[in-house]
Amino acid sequence: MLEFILLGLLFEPESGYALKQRFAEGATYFWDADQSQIYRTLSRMEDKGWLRSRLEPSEDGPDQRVYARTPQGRRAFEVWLREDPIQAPVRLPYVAQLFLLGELEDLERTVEFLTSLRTQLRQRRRALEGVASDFDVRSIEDFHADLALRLGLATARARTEWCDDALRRTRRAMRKEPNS
Amino acid sequence: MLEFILLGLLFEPESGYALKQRFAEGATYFWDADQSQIYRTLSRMEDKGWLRSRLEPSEDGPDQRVYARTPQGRRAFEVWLREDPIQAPVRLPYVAQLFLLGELEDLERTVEFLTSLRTQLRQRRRALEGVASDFDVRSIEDFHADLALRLGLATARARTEWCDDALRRTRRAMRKEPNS
DNA sequence: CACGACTAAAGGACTTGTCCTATAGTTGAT
DNA sequence: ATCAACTATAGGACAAGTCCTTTAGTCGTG
Repeated sequence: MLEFILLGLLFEPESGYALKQRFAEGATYFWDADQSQIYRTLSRMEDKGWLRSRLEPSEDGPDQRVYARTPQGRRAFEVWLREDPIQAPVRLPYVAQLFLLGELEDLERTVEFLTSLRTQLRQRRRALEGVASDFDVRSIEDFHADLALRLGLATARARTEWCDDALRRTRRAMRKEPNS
Repeated sequence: MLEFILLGLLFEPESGYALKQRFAEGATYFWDADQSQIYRTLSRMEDKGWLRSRLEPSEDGPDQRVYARTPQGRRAFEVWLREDPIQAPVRLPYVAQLFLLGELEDLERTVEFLTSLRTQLRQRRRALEGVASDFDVRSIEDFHADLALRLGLATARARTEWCDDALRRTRRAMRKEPNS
């Protein structure tokens, strides 16, 4: 997966370091990758013939290894782009925690948990709203980035609202069964 | 992560096989695990002293290795439950595809992609709505399961709505720039 | 010129997750 | 009796991801 995302981000040649920044900036709402994983993946992709690299002097630091897509790389990327929408297995540890929190029989703790989650979800939502606010759709690439961002936002909003509702429900349940 | 989820699901003793079923049934909306990974994880947890197992004759098949939590297992589980809400790195391959689809400069393909995605999202939504419809909150465990399910539903609904909107936007963009 | 912050790459060691295959008992239908 | 489908466990091989450390150049500040 990461290979194809890197291929996509390499619409213009860049170094591993710069690619890592790009994840940190914009792409975190659909994927993220460790620095060392990025370097390793890039070098593997070069072995495969999807990329070629050259060392270049940097403007503000040591030499960079700048990667560029080869025609094979571009082809592999397009094949991937034309696949059906790919679903990753759902992995929501905090939902697992919440689900299993029933075993503590302690609604106080559930309230505490949801309150903390509320802060996290709001932070994420605000971060996305920040990106969205200074976003101006000018190209077809921007158009797609905007769609992706809107999904992130819609998800973040739905979840913050869910969290508020969950807190209300838990408090209501506590009033009914103050013993638990 | 999986270790703690398994600890949680083992509120009563069960076999690896049965645990795998439970993922397939209800827990898929926050986690899933491969059969062989479950077996390996269970046996590792037994080595750690979090579980103990015994071979038991099964009602409908060969002997089962039934795992039960030890007191240490229960303690480790509670410590995990009391951690702050744990966020996993976001991993949405289809959003990555959509984001990068701009590079094809082909809105027809984007429409095709979103149409296919729409079907997937609706399927997932219907599946969750199915679980939700025959769900009756009787215990504190049910209450938490219900909260978790509601998050799944809220997310699924937000995403199907987003998808419909994204399709409208793309069609609108096509009318404006029918050349791309 | 010393030092901290940043730029830049990369490897070791390990954990987690996936795919596939092997093994074998049980049950029900033909 | 045989065969398919299901129950049940488990290992090999590998891919993906994480955490930590090393190395080294550059830039600005005191």
